[in-house]
This record gives sequence, C-alpha cells and structure tokens, in this order.
Amino acid sequence: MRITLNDVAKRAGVSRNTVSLVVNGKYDKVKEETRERVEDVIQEMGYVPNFAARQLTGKRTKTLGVILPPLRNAFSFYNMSEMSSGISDAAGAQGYNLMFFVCNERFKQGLNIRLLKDSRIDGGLILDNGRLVIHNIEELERDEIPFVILNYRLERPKTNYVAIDKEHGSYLAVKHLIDLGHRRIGFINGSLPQHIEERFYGYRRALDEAGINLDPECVVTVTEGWVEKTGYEAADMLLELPQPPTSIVTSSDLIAIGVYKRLKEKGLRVPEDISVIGYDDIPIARYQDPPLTTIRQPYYDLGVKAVDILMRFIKNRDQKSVHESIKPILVNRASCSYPPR
Amino acid sequence: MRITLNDVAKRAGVSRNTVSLVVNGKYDKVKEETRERVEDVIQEMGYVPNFAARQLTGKRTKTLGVILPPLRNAFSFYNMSEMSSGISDAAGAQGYNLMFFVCNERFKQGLNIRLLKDSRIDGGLILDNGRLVIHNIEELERDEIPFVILNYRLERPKTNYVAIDKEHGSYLAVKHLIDLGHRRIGFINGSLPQHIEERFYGYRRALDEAGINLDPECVVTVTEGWVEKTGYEAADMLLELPQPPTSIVTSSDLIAIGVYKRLKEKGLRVPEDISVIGYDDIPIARYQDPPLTTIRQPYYDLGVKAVDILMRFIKNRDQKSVHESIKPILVNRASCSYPPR
DNA sequence: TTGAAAGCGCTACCAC
DNA sequence: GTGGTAGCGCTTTCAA
Repeated sequence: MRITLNDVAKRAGVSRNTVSLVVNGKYDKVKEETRERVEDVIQEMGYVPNFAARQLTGKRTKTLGVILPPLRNAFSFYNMSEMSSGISDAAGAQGYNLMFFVCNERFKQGLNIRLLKDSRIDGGLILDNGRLVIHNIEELERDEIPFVILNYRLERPKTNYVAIDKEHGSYLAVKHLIDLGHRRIGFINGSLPQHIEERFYGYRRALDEAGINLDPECVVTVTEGWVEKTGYEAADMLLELPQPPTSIVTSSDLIAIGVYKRLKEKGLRVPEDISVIGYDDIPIARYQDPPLTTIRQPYYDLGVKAVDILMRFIKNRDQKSVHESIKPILVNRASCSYPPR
Repeated sequence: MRITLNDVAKRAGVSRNTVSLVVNGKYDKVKEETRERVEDVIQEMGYVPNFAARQLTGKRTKTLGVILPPLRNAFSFYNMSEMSSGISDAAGAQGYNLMFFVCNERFKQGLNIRLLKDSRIDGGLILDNGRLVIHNIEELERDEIPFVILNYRLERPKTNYVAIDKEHGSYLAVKHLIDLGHRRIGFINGSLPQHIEERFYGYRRALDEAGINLDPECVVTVTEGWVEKTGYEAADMLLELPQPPTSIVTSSDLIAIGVYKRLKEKGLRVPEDISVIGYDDIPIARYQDPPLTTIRQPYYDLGVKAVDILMRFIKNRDQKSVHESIKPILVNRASCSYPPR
C-alpha cells in the first residue's frame, strides 16, 4: 500500500490537515518547527500525494491533454515531432505536464476528444493531420473545456485554432518562381481536403497577380499522399504535357524529392533545365542535390503558440475565441533558377 | 458543473449503482431495457466518467507515464521521436494512453520520477539521454511501481532496462573497415559516460580480434556533444597525426557529417582517400554525398520492447527483472571503401 | 436485478 | 496554529 497523508500525519504526530498545509506550501499557517518535522517525515517515508484524490477536490491538474491524430509512427513525422517539441517546451516552462491520448483509427480519435472531459487535464490540444474528426468538439464547447486545435481551421465561434497559412506558403513559392522569370509553373498538390484548397488558392493568387493565365493542365492533384512516389509519378504527367512547365511547385519536400528522381532519370538538370520547389523544410531538404529551395512551416512555433493561447483560456475562460495563422517562409537554396533560354 | 453519475441516474430514474454497472460494461447484472435507457441518457447528456474518482477507488488507469530527459526540443531528436513513436504505437495497441512528464533540468527529471508514484499511471518508462538521474529510482522500487529504463543500463536487481548494444555497434563499424583492409582506424567518440565506454570497447574488441594494436592517438574523445562542429574539429586532430588514419569511425551521423565537411575542405575524397562511417542512421544519412555508411540504432523497436516488458510487469509484478539489449545493424552505403594505394 | 452505505485520499471549512 | 468534519465522484460490498 502506498503511503498516505494519514500515515505521514500519524508518524509526525500531527493532524492530516497540517500535513496537507505543508505539502501545499502554505507555510504561514504552520509553525516553523512543525513544518520541518513534517518535511522530514515526508522525505523519510517517500510520500507523494495521490493525484487522483487531489483532483477530486477540484484542483488544477497542471497537465494538458494532447490528442494525437490516427497515425502510426506519429512522432516520426516532421510536423508532429516539431509540434510536440513546441508544446512540451512551452508547457514545461509553465510547470505543466502532458497527457497524450493515442489512437490508431479515426473512430478512436473521436473518443479521445471526449476524454478531455474526464477531469485529468486543465485544457486540451488537438493535433490534426488533415482529417480531423470534429465529432465531439461541440461537447467540449458545451462543457467549457479550454482547448485549441492545431493545424486545422475549424470555424466555430467557440473554438480556438492555430494553423499555418498554407495559402501564403504556396503564394510565396509561386511568386519566387515568377520573380525568376517563370511563366509556366507546374503544381503538384496533395490530397488533404482543407490543405489542398488553401495551397491551390495561393498558387492562383500569385499567378493572378502576375497576369498569368492558369492552365488547368499544369495542376496535378494527387491522391497518394505526400510521399516520394507521388512526386515521381506526378512529374511524369507534367513532363508529358505538349508544353511542359519550366518549374514545378510541390506541396511537400518528399514530393519534390520524388520529382528530382524522375527528372534525373530523364536527364533533366535542376535548376538549369527545370526549377523545383518543396514545402515543409524537413531536415533532409538541405541535403538534396541540389539543396532544395522550399517553404518552411514553423510547426514548433505553432505548438508554442497553441500552448500560449490555451493557457490564457485556462486562466480565464471568458475570452474571445482565437483563430490564428502563422506564416511560412521561403528558404532559398539551389533548386530554383531562371527558366531555360 | 460537469455531469456526474448521479445526474445520469436521476434522469434515467435508476440508482447510481446501475449506471456504474452500465458504464463499466457489466451488462449481465442489468436488465436489457434498463441498460438501453441508461445508455441513451448518457449519450444525451454527454456524460464522461470522472477519471480521478475512478482512480481513487484503485482502478487501473490505463495510462503509462513517460519521463523525458531534460532536453529542449525533445521530440525533434531522432532517438526521442523514434522511441516515442514505438511507445505510443505499442501502448495504443493495448488501449493505453501516455502521460509525458516534461522537464527542463536534471533536477526536475528527478522530481518527475517520483511523480510516477502519484497514482495516475500504471507503470513508467524512463527515457535516458545519457545523464540519467537515478536519484529516485529506489523509491519506485520500494513502492513497487512497475517501470522500465530506456537507453541506459542501470544494473540493479529490481530495475528493468532496455538499451541498445552500443558496444556491438562500434564493433560492427570497425569490423567492416577491417574487412575492407583498413589497419589504421580513427575513432571519434562522444561524451556521455556510459555510451563512450561501450563504444570504445567495441572499437577495441574489433581491433583485438584482428590483431591490430590500438594506437591511443587514433582515439579522439570529444566533449561538445554529437554535433557537426565536433566532427569537424576532431577530423583535424586525426588528419594532423604523423600517420593519419585511412578511415574514421564516428559516434554519430552528425559527427560524420562534420568530418565530411572538413575532409572536403582539405580536398580529401570519401571514400577514395578516406573512409567514414556514421552512427544512428538518422534520415539525412542517406542523402549525404556520398551516402553515409552507418550503424542503425533501432530506437523505435526499443520503445516497443520497453512497453512489452512494462505490460508484463503491470499484469504481474512478480517477475524476474529484465535487462535487455537490442543490437544495432550496419547500413552499408557508399562512404567506405578499401584503403588508398 | 436494484438500492443504500461505506470508503478511496485529499482539501476546505469550521471551531478551538 | 491545530484538529474535527464534510464531501469531491466513483466502485464495491451487502441487503432488499
């Protein structure tokens, strides 16, 4: 049996009450000498307060709940690990710990969201990978659980989110190419509902601004996900066009790497024959040959910001809900140049 | 106020007891019809059991505690993210969630280890980055909290650990070079107490087996950590030897990359002039020029295995303690070749 | 099958 | 400053 307050009190010859005061640092209400004795006993017996009991009386838990998306190898993904790092650094700085709710299917993720109501946490962070189950979100609102959604814009009056402005990211990429003189720009888009729209809008806006007509042939929307194979295959489609693009904007670095591969096979040089631009700035981007120009998504900052917002709501629930965007930035390396001739 | 068992019972016109039975799936003790009514009410009111209260009665929490090392950006490190992925996949598969105890200093890590006793978790996983505070470990033993240490060998009769056999890793690396014909092999070692010893032993063993005398000059033990700068500087020391080595074994891929850099500056080609071998197999290793031959450390598997062991102890505390090693493997790419001439 | 009552370990409030 | 008492929401006896 674990040591309880009672055990400590008995051994120290004081009441439970007194021990509780000592444990909670309310030293002004306990005689110095008593306090020391109690502390000695605590040390000696290795007493640690029972968290469940403490929670039951309605205290803050000093822990944040994190809902993971249904994903194997979750922490091995660049965006997940960066967000988690940001979250844990920011939470840790305020003395908060993290409860990660794990799931292997979307169904489970919905259940986990409900679990945020189960009293172990002071607030929740919901990490999205593009297919968020918003199923139980309204329950959270109803019960006034403070929570923030990361990486997905859920436009509800009582819901907070922080997301990366992917429209702006695509815009930056295309703008960069246009500035270099490109007029025919291929675009390989991903497959996640919200993300692909935003990315496409950015592509279109940059084109519009430059007075370039959008040629639908230049836009490939893939269904396989943000992996090398996707880029490899999409590159083919673009290259086989009657008038192939002089540059390719992708929606992930992995896709760009796939494009590289196909280009090399076809004897095309990057960036002399064709420019390529990635998205994400995962660590391997700068080690490509040539080093990949790409759009960095500040996922770490996203995590930090989400915690900041959440903390505000934990401290005071009566706040206007927050819908915030973080702007990605262009990382200029060596995969883009002037169009040939 | 959150919905409680009582609220549900009242609304459904039954006793708390009955609702509890339904919530816990003990359907054989409740009339079919009653059960349905109760379930409807639960759904309708959005009732979620209070976890704290449940815990207080001594139930399993179905959550595992994870003690993080004192590290900023923790999840951005290859080994941490891989271990975390392994842990979360394995825990999730058994319906377990994870409580991450965050810390920014060693002192805090010790406190967190004590927190494993606070009743929110069924067992603990302690992740080491080489400087484990074993301070409160004995308290865990005394209170019979099931726990497993990852990535550090703590030889205590009641402590479980899973670690990577780093001795074997170094051995593999050196052996590989010897098999290629190298006789003079530089070794850049890291700075973490336990790890450097193991790595050095592996280096020595391979040399011994081949009947090569160990020249202390060839061994550089760095203090700066496993980063590029370290490799860059250490390479210099090795190169300036009266008789420089024909190959270099490193203790991290990052160090190897630093070595690459210095070698290139000096006009030395890898592997024609000098062979280099990394350690870790982080994702960028294969994108180096030339692709880095390295020792893969299966951290994901380490996480999975740790959870397996922990689960055994949770289910039955009377087990012989487990001290287990996982063997790294050689990933043969293009940075090693025969010695010049 | 259902209901009443005790108790998990703690905090908070009350007198002393 | 200190000690008693109630009660947080649930599970688990034990009776009905």
